[in-house]
Amino acid sequence: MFRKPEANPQFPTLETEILAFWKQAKVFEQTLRGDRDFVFYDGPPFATGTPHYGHLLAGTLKDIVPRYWAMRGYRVERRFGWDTHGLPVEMEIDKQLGLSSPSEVEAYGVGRYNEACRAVVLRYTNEWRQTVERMGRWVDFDNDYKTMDPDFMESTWWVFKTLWDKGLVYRGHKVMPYSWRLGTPLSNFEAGMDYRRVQDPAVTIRFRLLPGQSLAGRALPEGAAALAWTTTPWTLPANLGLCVGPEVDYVLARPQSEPAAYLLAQALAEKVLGPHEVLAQVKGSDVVGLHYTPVFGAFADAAQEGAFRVVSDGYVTVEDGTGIVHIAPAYGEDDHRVALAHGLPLRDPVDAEGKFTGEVAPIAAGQIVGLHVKDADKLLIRDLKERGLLLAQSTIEHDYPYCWRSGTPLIYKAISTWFVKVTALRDRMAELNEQTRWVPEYVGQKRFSNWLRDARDWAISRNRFWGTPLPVWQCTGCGAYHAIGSIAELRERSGVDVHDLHKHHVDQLEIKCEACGGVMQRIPEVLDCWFESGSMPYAQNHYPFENKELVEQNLPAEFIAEGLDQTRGWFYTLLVLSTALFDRPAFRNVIVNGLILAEDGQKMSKRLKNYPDPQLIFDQYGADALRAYLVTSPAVRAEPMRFSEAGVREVVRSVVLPLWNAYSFFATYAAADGWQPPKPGGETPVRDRSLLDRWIISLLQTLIRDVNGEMEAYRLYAVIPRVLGFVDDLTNWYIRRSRRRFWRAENDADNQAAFETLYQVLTEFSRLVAPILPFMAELLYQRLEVGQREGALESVHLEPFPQGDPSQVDPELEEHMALCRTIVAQGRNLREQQKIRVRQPLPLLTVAIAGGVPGQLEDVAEIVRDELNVKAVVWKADATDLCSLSVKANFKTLGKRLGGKMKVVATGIAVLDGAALTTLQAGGSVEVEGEAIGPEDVLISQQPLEGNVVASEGRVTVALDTQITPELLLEGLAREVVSKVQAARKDAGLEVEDRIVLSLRPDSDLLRQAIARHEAMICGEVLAIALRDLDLPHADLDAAGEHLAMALQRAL
RNA sequence: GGGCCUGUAGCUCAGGUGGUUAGAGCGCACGCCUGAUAAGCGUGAGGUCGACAGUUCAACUCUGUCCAGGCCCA
Repeated sequence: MFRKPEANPQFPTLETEILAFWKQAKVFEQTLRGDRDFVFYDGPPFATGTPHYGHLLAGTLKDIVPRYWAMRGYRVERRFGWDTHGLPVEMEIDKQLGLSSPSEVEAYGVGRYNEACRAVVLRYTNEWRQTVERMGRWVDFDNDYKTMDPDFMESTWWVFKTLWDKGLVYRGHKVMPYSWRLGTPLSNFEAGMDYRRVQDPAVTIRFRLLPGQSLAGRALPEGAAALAWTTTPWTLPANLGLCVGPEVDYVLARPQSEPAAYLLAQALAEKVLGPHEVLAQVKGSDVVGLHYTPVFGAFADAAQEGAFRVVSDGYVTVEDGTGIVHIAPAYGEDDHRVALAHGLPLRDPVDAEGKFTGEVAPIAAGQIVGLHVKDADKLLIRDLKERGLLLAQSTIEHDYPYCWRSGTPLIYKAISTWFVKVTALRDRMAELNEQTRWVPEYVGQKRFSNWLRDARDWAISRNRFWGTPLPVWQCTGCGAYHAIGSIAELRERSGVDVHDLHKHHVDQLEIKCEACGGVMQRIPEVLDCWFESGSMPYAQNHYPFENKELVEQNLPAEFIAEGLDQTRGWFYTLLVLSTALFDRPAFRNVIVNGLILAEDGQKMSKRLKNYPDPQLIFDQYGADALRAYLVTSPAVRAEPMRFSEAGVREVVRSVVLPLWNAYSFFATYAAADGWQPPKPGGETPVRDRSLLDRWIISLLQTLIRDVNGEMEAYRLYAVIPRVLGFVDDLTNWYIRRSRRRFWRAENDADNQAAFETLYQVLTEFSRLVAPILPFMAELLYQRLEVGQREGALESVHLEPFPQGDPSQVDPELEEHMALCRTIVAQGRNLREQQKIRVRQPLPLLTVAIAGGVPGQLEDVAEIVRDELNVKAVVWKADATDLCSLSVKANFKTLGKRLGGKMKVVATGIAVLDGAALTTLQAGGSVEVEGEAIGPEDVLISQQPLEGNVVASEGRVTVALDTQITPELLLEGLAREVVSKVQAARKDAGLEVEDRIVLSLRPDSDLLRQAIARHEAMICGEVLAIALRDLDLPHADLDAAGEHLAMALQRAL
């Protein structure tokens, strides 16, 4: 027996009950049983904050797809991952411990520091687990992976060592924002945290060109100099080159004020030199190769290494300065890149505290040695001035980055860094990427492949503490390096058995140098945490130390899903490592989601509180509603979405509640009737059921077919809205039209067919939505099948995903019903225009469908009659009596043929007369402006004739006969009475099946007649066993303008 | 500054390969229906399709430039 559904369902409460059921019955565990693996990788989130909607969206995608494939019979393991290392954790601990520099951390003790980090990263795991589980995502938290686990770290070492052995790791320099106060490089992220408006010196310097050189075929005049401009004079001692733009126009010019000739960009000559005489005009590329005398003598030896010459690069502009850029390879990112590209050497006379080293002793009489670089600016400028090398001096106000922790200005400085040679893998990565299906496609084909094309070597080392140490030891004697690939190897080489690979456990271990017998010590750096997440496919399984076969079979993953911001992140590092290690792509299918913004279009911000706490959404609307809201948003197509609570509410209103209502409707009548599902094989054959039954079944089977197609292509956005839209067809057409069959059927067979159909649709639909709305699906299953149907399983999520029954698809019927709904809409439209309410029966509706319809539309006539309350429907082959015809050119077919003549012909077609139209309609052709025009070249449309009650939409034209005979008037009044009584029944709180005694005192003859004529109908409709005068207060009612007094009481 | 994406009704978004009346939902206004009822349905108002050029017989659609927003990178 079905249970009568509760009147006020609380979805959040129902959901938590279902969660408890899943947990108790171990349903998730039971779904891990397919005989084929579907490999899913979970990208690890940082655990330093609580989950936000971006995580919930990605989490929903990471749930829907695995649930779908699990129902398709695959075994889909889902292990949760945690990103535990890195800057955010250290920043948190620094704040907690009041530390602000590496030296302070060293003083505090790296061991204590790292243990503090370890303790804090798992602080939010409970919140995460709670939220992720609450949203219904099935993922294994017990068998999770953490990047700080010894096994994970050991595999990461193996990954590093494998790259090392393949010659893909090298040591180089990277210019980074550097805090001299803290003695540490900062990440770009940190450098962006405190920009200040400051004044800096801006100097224009003469770089004397070596005599005897020629420019554009002419000898350079004596004393000619290139002019360069800088706002960081302290970088001039390390100047090793000048850079011009290859396409920029330069001039050799002599200002009026002095005899010297200067080289600079033509566009800036006036600004820099004032009135001047142009001696020569050249392109930047002509200037390349000129040599000059260094402005300071400290590194004169660098000339042998190719320094002090002009090179070119596209980044040079003529926006400010002189169009010639001074290159100090150690102090600028572009400088460093240009220097590398053109073979300029590198000199870095600045120590870790930002002070000049003894290398600059030859400058300014040794005054700047030991001086902070910023303090040296003045001395350097004065020295240049004294030696006649300073052309101009001013100050400039601009934004400059400051150290967010110490409040001191940052400098840019070359830092020793370890790189992975991605440039060597680049082409292969692009090829392997072809094997991945990206959803949406453009992210892979444009965004990601562009990124790959321009990929540079990957800087994998960080000068930090809490991370996986680079497993590299360097000989203190000969300087040789050695990379360690496992704990066992470390034990063997160091004689110490370690169980934790963090810095404080391995830094003090020494190994013997195989080359010279000296002592090797570990280098200080730790790995970029992206290196670890990219290693996740191997490291989560402790490859290759364990699970060798499993991992190798599980490459690449079948599916991953992450946000668009991972282009440079996980998507990339996964591919770099899988290419380098296994020459394979890392994932076959990826769904990329867009960023979720707050409702105001801003980023979600805890500080601004511009978004509701997810927990509140769960508590108020439920997880199903949130899931459906998120996955029907543009965010599943990688576009940004604005999160709005109203949107979630709307999903409840438009999907969750209607689906509940459909279930509730079914269960109410099934309970009242004691209806039970037929035994397997005992169902009424679908062909023997009513039109509506066959229609809704056909619609569902069509949907199922399409859902499988789209899900197999990972196009969730193309199909989830349709799945949810089915609820509308079910409730607003099938159930609304079928209501009566459940409680007052024509016959038992029809009643049975109605129950069977709605039961079949609801149960089959529950499987279809199970991946999307796992709670509602389970609710339907538990209430409709478990204990009700033979062979029901423990959970809907253990059922196979429907495959659809093509034999139950009837495209003709689907088309007829679509036309029927258009006809009805147009009919209502006419009633609305005519101000005739639907309760008033009308005699006739005439319908014409242009172009005809396959099969007989008669099958839907009964529905049309009933919906529009007309006594008869007449079908006509054409609408000529109802409409006038007009014709216009079919631009689509004619345009290609006629081209320029299109316009005149179109005008000619528009004025064709009736005879020509008739010819065309009969399939003939006519001549317009010398062109033969056939039926396919014109579009004939119909306009309702003025003065008729006719409406037209597309191919459908309907005409309503609005003549109300006295008989129809009485019937309309009777129906009015029924409506009023029904409302009163409900107001009185009567049950659906309660019988009543009714008392009616009509105030007019018309009403009296109507009641008399239709007494049986009225009593039947309102379940009145008797119509008699009651000694009760009567309510005054208005029935279509007639006054009526009414009273009722429950019949005993 | 570069790559990619977005810009269509008050709001959120649809609009294969260019084709002449640009759609939906929400909101609003009006109405209808009602044993799905803390619902449902219909109609209406509301648009210089971000701006400007260009290609074309024809541009929301293609091209270019610009403006605004986003992500990644510099």
